[in-house]
Amino acid sequence: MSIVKSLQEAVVKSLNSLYNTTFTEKDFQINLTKPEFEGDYTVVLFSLLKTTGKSPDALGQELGNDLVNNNPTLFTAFNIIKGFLNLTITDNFWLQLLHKNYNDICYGTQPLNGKKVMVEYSSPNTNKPLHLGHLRNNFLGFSVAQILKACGYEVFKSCIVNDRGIHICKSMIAWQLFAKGATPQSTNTKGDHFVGEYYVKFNDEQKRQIAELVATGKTEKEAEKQTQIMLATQQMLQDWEAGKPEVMQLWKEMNSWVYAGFDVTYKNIGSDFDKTYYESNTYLLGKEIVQLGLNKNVFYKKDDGSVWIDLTADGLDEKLVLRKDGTSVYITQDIGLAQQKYDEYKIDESIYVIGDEQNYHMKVLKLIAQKLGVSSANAIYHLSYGMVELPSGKMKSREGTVVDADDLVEEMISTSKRHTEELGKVKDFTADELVHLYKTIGLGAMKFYLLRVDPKKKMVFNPEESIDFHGFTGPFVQYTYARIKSILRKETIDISKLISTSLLKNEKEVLVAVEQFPAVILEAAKELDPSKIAIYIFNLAKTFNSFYAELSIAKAENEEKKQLRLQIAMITSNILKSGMQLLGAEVPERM
RNA sequence: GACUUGGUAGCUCAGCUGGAUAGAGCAUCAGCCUUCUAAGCUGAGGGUCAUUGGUUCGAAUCCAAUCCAGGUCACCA
Repeated sequence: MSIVKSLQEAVVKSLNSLYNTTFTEKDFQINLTKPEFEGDYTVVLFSLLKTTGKSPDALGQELGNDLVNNNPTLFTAFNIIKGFLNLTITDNFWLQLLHKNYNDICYGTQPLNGKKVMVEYSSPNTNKPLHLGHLRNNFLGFSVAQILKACGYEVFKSCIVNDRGIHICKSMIAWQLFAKGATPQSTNTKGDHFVGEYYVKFNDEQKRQIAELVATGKTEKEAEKQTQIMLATQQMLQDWEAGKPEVMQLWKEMNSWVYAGFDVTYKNIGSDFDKTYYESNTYLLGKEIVQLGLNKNVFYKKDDGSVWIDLTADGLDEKLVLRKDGTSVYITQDIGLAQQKYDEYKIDESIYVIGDEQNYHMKVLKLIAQKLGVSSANAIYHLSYGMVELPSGKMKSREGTVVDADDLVEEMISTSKRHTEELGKVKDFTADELVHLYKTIGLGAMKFYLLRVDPKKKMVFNPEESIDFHGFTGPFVQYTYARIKSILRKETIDISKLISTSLLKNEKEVLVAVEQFPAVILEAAKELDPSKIAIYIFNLAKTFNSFYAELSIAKAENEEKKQLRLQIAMITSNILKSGMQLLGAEVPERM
């Protein structure tokens, strides 16, 4: 049980016995005591004044006395300052916490809870390479999966590959028109980048043709739909759904190029999936479900043959679910997939890590699924995250301002190499060990950077300033870990000794932080917010570093203090490692 | 226009289920390596929490209005 819960229970008990009324833990607030005051945790008394009819001072005295008298193992002293009851926790409480957990690498995690949850993330389109925004998505999805596992869920990571549809046909058409048979091999280009170039070429050509049509007097909107290249693309989509052999063959080949490229990127950044779905397989199920929905009158058909759902009663619009030419749109296959996920995994929760630009889409999806009676409809949860922007605003592929994922990873790794070489602390490492270290630090920095801010909020990335390696960063946490490991390699912990010593300020501060870890994981899981973990492990590392600077571990005043500090160091290193793992990042033993 | 999200230090962000003098990191300035890894530690300066009203003993936090910025409202995904 967390210290805060213990405190709440103790306070409720004291209040009930003192004032003969029934209180709950919601009637008051418990905070960490501000550093400038004496004490560890604080009860805010203001909200209790009315019900008790006491002055802040009187209430504080009575409650403080009762708490200290009745909980001698928990409290040693109290003081009252302007309506705040500051409580000092016994050193023994912190020592017991340490004794029980210092060697437990699972500290903070929960036992299995029997619930199954699917986390869908990454979900790339096979028409262009991954960029910075995808990295945020990938890191978020992976981290959320880790956090949920730590809280006892059985987690399935899934990925829906958007491998078909009009956007894929665009790069295919452009390849036919402009490539002259070129391939990734022939041009020595990574497959996803190669195909991405043709997607850009499509847009250039489309723009050119629109301009031509506009010059003949058409409106921009008309022109968009009537360009030759767009008409050819639409035809290709129909041919694809009809299974036309040469279209299928080109499609398969170009996708295989992209997958080869994605595999490299995923392996590099450490994303993996328990199940990969392909839209080319799921869209048919979606179409079937649309047919079922028509039979149930959830959907209706317009005169031109297109199929719609009317969501105006729910405050939304009419939404197309099948085009007039019978081809499916984005949402069609999503409806099918929602069903399929449930059928295959019987999941209790279904999380979709998708950008906030699709908030409306996801709202519609859930509503449609509910109306259709899809089993897992209520379990659908959109983990909506904000876009990664540049100082100049949104990334735009047409203006060439997109930060490519592979480039950024490469840059982070070379930056970590440069820093490491400058510091010259690992000159005895083998070449392989160095490569691994550079990657650990570079990726650690990048993952931490993208996960340390609230997922819901958009964030700004400045490519001009490389991601930092000092302060509130992954390398800071990694460095703290490596320093601890350096000590633990040299010293041995004697578990036969039971420590009972009074705690110095720096020692207690670390233990207070240590105690919070389990609660922080639960909070992060509840909010699906890895930034809670990042902020916490940074604070823990910072607190430890102050302790480390102030007090010697190896040369402590006496053997008991030395054992105490070794254990504090050990549990800190375990938490830093676990915490980084929850972010999908590693820690190096040396750096 | 409708709906929606946000606006906190020069920059990037915490804090938002109301509580003590609003916090970190970066950047700036001043200190600390003959002692466990200085990717570190200590300190200083830096704020009209967008604006205006309201609720309250108490508001960055809740409510309303306004201003500013982003997103969505496609037979794109």
